[in-house]
Amino acid sequence: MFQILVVEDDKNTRRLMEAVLLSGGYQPILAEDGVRALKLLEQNKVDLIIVDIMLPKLDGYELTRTLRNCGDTTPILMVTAKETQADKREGFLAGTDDYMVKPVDEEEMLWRIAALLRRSKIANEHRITIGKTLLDYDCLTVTQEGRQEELPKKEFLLLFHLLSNPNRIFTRRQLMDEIWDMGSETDERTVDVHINRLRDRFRDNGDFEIITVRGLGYKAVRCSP
Amino acid sequence: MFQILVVEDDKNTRRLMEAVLLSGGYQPILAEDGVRALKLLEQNKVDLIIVDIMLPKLDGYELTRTLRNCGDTTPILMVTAKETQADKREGFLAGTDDYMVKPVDEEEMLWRIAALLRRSKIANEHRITIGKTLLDYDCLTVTQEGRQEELPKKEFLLLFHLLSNPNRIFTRRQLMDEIWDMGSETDERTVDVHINRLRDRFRDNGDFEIITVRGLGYKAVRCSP
DNA sequence: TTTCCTTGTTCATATTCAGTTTAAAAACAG
DNA sequence: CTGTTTTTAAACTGAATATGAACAAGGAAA
Repeated sequence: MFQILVVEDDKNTRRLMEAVLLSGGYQPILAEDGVRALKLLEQNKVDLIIVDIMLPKLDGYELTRTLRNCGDTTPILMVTAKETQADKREGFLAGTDDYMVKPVDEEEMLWRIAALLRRSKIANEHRITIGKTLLDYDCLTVTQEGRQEELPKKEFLLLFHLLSNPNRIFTRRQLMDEIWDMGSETDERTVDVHINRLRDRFRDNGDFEIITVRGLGYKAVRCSP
Repeated sequence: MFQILVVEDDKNTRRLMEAVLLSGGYQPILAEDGVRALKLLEQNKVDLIIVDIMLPKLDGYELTRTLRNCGDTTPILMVTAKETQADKREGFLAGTDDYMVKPVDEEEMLWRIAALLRRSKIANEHRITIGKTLLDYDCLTVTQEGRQEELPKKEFLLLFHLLSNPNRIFTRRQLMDEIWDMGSETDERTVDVHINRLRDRFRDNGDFEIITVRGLGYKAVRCSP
């Protein structure tokens, strides 16, 4: 669901990272050097980058600087054996958001990842609770007062996406890019139809409402009790 | 200049923090307990909070949780002697952004502060605060003293544009080119009507006012308190 | 296989409301 | 006082959206 790029040359560490991220509910993407990382960044929607410093071809500092110079603001977490203050200094100056010294506590790494994602406004929950309504991403289900109901995939994803950033307005284009495929050719009216079905389904829900923002798109808002 | 609130009960540490922050070019505000911190937060525009955990009255965890539950997203850095993983865990769960164990390296603290401020600036570049009024570009909403209101697109854009350059005079032509399409053929009187609606809406706002500059156009000015 | 049902998409029509226009009243400058 | 600019209220209009229904593509069951 949230894609995290790991840039790390040591194969064992890479494997370990992969396992930790999976256990935290993230989707890892692996790169063995900085150049490969840049290529993968172009091809994927990456929500966070974990980068080692000592890397072949393009080291962690340079990779970070390159990205920041291009205006890329993806959160970066440096995880490295280089532990001197001079190393940290160079890391932060390059533009990293956080810096952990190996060997890292795996749990702490997950907390820090969660904090970074939260801050960069990317929600990272598998479940959303709004009043008496509970959305479960893993089951595609909505539970209201004990009643559990499974929604069609697109409908669920649409609702989940809207509710994970309440009040924020999403254009039809943005929603299509997120829920359908990037650059999907399908008619934007399709979004309307799905929204309409969601409204039907949750007409007297009482916890949230999907609001039309004319000329822009849709947003979900919590209902005042 | 960035204002940083330091919540710390030990007087010597507080003094030290103050000196370090000043040397880093920040404006420190000092609080000796959590309750005092909440009061100071109301009275000041605070860009970042450094919080100790063991505090009289309201501890660091509770302070953090309180703020986050109110929707406050000010970056928080916990600086504390509590070094177990369980402590860190509780800190991150409460909603802190970073966690440093005392005794901290002063330079590293400044780098981490800079990283947090950099990120929160990225997140907030779509917002304008004028007194108690907050404009959110992503939501097209204006919040005044807790009351959130959604504006029609053109109205919002017009207000946002005026307020992002306070005191600057914009001709109707300029505004049309920015908010309507470049070289739009629509009547310039349309701007007047929208301005008028904005004035209606924010008649007794107290934070800003839209002023007519006869023969030229309009400008937004902050009200003197 | 065929049938039936669920899901996703498209289309046609009805409806709505943001944005525009209009026009009269008010404010202003000379 | 006079001509010009701005304010204000109200009516209008069309593009944007809602909605119902039909269609297509797959999967499950018979």
